[in-house]
Amino acid sequence: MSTAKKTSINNRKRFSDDQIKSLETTFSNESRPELRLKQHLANKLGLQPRQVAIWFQNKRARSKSRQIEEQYSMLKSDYDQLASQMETLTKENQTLVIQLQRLKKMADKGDDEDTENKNHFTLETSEDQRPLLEINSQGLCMQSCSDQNRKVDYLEDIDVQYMAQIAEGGLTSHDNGCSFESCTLLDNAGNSSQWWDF
DNA sequence: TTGTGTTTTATTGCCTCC
DNA sequence: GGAGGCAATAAAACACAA
Repeated sequence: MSTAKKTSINNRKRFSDDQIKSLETTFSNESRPELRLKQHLANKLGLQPRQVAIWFQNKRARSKSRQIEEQYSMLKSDYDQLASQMETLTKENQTLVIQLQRLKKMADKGDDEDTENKNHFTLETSEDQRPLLEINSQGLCMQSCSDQNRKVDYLEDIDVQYMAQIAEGGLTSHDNGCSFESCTLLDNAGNSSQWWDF
């Protein structure tokens, strides 16, 4: 170790509260002060200009790393929230798929039977058991959701992944003039429900 | 008291700008 | 090429549990 370094280390002292306060105040206005301001601060606080310059350098580094930590924390929080939503939606989606398959089977079975009671099925969410789809003697009904966006999400999931399967089966009837392609699936104009005839 | 982790002050080496 | 900034690092100062 050099003599200069030894001397420097032996003389090292933490800055006083007043010195820190003054430096912090200046930093809040100007994180990169000019040489003249640094010299002025050094004279005022009884420090070497070099010490003031180093203090600002270290302060900038600390400030930057704290900012990065905050950004990380915010991003992590957003990610956790989205992951949680994703998990919930995935579970709901799985439930809907199962129920849709069940409905399809029941609809296939019920083709020969035209009593109303036997042709009345509902598709519910897993969380609150609120009917989302309903099938009765009049056809397929989309119940209104309190949250229109969720309604759209559900229906898009069903549409993309499963309606094709259903169309291959017996649920869609082109004979009576209505298919999932030709009917308006979503009614954003505000109707509380919409019916398809089978 | 002491071991350990954190914070603060300072150095070093590299890079950019004028 | 010198001045100043930044990243990485060293080491003193400090906090605190055991």
